[in-house]
Amino acid sequence: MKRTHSCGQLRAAEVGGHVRLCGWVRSYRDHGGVVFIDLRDRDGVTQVVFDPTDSPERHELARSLRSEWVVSVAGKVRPRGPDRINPKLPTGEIEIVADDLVVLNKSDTVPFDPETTEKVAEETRLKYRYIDLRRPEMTRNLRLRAQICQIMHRILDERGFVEVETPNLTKSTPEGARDFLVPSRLQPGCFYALPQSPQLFKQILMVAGLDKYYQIARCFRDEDLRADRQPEFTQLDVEMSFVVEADVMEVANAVLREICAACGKPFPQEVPVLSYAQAIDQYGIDRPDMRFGLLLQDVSQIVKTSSFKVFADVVASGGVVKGLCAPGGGKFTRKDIDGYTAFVAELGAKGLAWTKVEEGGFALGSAKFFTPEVQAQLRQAFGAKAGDILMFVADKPAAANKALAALRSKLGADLGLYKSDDFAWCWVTQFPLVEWNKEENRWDAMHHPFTSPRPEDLDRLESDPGGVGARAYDIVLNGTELGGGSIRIHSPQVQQRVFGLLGISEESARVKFGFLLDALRLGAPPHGGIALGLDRVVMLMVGADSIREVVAFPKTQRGICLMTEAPGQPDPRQLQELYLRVNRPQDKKPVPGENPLSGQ
RNA sequence: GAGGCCGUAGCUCAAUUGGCUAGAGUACCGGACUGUCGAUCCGGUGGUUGCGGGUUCGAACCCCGUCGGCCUCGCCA
Repeated sequence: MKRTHSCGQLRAAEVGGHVRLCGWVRSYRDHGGVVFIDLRDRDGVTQVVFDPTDSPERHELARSLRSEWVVSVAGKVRPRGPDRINPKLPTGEIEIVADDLVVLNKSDTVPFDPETTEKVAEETRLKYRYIDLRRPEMTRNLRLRAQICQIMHRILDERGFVEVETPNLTKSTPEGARDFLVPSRLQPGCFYALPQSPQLFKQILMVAGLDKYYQIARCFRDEDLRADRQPEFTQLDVEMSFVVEADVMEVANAVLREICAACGKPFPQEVPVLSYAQAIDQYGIDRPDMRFGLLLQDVSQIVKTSSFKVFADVVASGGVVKGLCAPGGGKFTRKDIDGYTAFVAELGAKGLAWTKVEEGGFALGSAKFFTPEVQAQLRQAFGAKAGDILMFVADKPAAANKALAALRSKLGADLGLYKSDDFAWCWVTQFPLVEWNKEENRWDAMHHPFTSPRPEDLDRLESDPGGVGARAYDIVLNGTELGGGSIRIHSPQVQQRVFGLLGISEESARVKFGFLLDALRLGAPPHGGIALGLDRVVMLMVGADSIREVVAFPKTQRGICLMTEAPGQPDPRQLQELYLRVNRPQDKKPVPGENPLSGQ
């Protein structure tokens, strides 16, 4: 019963051999006499032929085969003959003439055909994920993911990195995202937190002298889901001692370069580096999509005296007027433009001013507000040509950037400014250390509280926190943040000052991060690192538009696994053991995974 | 927490302005057929139109609520 080959392996060279294959029935073609079976496994498809003259019993059994039954077949490899070759199959030059057939398992009618070219509802795919994963595309995604992990292991191992596992049952750190909590039975009333990342452990490993650490680590964050965000996700986590920014970035480049080489994707000799300020200025966002230009321009100075009251007022009150020039946008209809206006309105923009560029001057939209002089300046600022359209948002800088960044992204897609297989990488550096949190009325770490300020800014840490730069860096591909890291603080004094800046009292820091502060006092080397989002890397390598396509068992937007119906209600006895009582709001009824034991 | 799109046979979809017994392809079941490869041909089974309520002589279609999936904002150090 043991297989001799996979269903994707056999070629003309094996003709004459006797083989045994195991797999799933992809399709059956019963001609009354001869019966054909396409047998599929993860490697491919092989045609099997049953001839009624060989064995009537076996032929009858073959006629009963149906889609997705699991069978084992033995037989001789035979050439198909020139007019019978199937060029669509790698194994299309041969077929197996069966001399044995064993049905290992039958199958009910499958909820959907794994071979279908029709797009099956994701809900159905997730409920029957094992059927979905039989699809060659999904098999390829998972195998490419495994291959990418192998490259990560190999490159880092070659460079002397030590793989270390860190705990998943760890301590809650109230900074950052919401934690997943795990109740402790042995310590009633206490909870572990699942790690949002191994951040503190890897820093401790540097203090331990590990020098170069890595781990392909699972991370957990209890926040709302997106196409590129799952509550649990995987990071390639790296940390190094005695390094500066360029050393860490070089390691990340090396890993990504190898991954791209294996995936047939481009990776530049030199990855462009933008400062945070430059990214915000030109792209309106800290993860710029570099596949196309369409740069934003701040035209506040040009239009501040214009008769367009909105522009003048916004600039006068400290806002900005920023815009972009969409090449060929002159062809947009009123309806198109209304669509873009509604698009930016949903993002909070109060309006979208526009005008079309023609040979003689601006036309339509807000054209009448622009004097010939202003028109000339705008034309020059954008490098605008006849047939283009200018679009503007006037608002506070953050709001204008948010709307225009999204608009730029949409226009890039709508105008076909890039090809589907374009890859454009960049590093973004020189992030601010902190940003002002209006709601909480305090400074928040932009990266995390362990990121080192730039040494030249240290003396302004207390006097001008917003002006302090961080030794942080992000790597961005096609507008998706693939990873980020920083040089960390290794001085206990600096760490204490940063905690102070973030409003974390000495006492509170001791409770939450005492072990880190102790470690920093006991011979902590300078160190830094990075984390790469594995799911996102694989997503972009396979050209998927959601990480669910590269995660074997993902959760829905409501955090439910449709296959297992997790999360479920615990058995009351489990709660008792954990000294927990559920206090569920009356109007919130549990839906998934109703535990049949509960309520007993 | 908010906005948007969607939900009809196992699957993918259709159903004119609110109007006939809710159809088609595929899958499945039965039959025919000895070279197909998305086999073909003939016949058949299959429906709580997500769920609940309302309007109407009449609802897949309109209204309200609710559940679920997706996209986005907030959130994600």
